[in-house]
Amino acid sequence: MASDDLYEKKKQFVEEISLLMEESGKPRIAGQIMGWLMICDPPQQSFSDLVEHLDVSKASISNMTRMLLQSGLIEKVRIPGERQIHFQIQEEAWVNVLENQLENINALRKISATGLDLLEEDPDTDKTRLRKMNKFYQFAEKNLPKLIHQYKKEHFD
Amino acid sequence: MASDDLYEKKKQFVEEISLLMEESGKPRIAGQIMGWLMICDPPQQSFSDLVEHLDVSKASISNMTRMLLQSGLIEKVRIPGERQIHFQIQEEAWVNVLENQLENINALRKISATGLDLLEEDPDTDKTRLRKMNKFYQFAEKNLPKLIHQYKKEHFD
DNA sequence: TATCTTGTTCAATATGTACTGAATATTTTG
DNA sequence: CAAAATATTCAGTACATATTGAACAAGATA
Repeated sequence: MASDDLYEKKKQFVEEISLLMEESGKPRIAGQIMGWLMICDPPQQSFSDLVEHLDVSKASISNMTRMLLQSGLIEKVRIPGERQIHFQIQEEAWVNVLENQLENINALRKISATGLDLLEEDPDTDKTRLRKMNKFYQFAEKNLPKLIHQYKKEHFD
Repeated sequence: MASDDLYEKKKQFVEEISLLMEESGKPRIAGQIMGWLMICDPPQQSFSDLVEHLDVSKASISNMTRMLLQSGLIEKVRIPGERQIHFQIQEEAWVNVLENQLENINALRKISATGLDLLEEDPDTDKTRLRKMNKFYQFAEKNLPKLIHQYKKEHFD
């Protein structure tokens, strides 16, 4: 019947989001949680909702929700009257995904500077590779936050 | 002695780059190759240079160089007189790292649109999560390429 | 063609980590 | 406080994939 079809499509949606997040290094189940929390009704789901719906262990939900909380992709919500913890997508979840990468970018700028320092000691070795790397990550470190800021400004609510 | 010290620091440089690349999902050895190719002298290294210097198997070098070639981080170089293949960092390597992520961003914009389509079928379910996601990735898809383009323009050579 | 060098592919192992069930801790209810 | 419900931690398993040695292929040399 039609609703089964829709259900299948939702499952598939969850699976695809999960796959995409796996590509950037997140565990499968973290991606499934994100996927489900994007389309579930209501938007906030209890611990056991997640266990049952995704059909995974409590341990996984416990660990993966912690990870997602930590990286700012979901948030805890207390629902009046309910006693279970509930989770929902953080308002700025997907912005935060990008924002989180800034740390990596910062680290890469730093290491490129370190590399340049290192090569001071042997002057004959080509340094253009490192200079380019350093230039690029300086640029990124300066402009990506600007871009994010711009987005937030345009879409404040 | 002092040169041993420098050598140690170079090793450490390679290791750190490798670690940072691992965080974005690349295999350890791919990161090591990148690290070494950033500071080696000369900038182009033969297949067996890599095998010996990084002390890993031929198979690994073969597979990982293929991967790095594919993602545009290194390039093959023929050196006159030499018969081994040589590799060096691609000019725009680190720009390409970012550029490669655009595919993922594109996929995430698409899946958010798919999600919105899905939820057409049950009107009571909250759609703001998906709308926000979609908005953000539209923004990213529009502005990140611009940013990259701007960088390239400012640093043409 | 025979031989040596260079690089790829294949099958098997090693390694890391995602995931789980069970035990434990924590919180809520009566 | 006892009992029930909920969540975390722990120790072990399962699983994926990175890595390897050895066999194989391809190319150069002579």
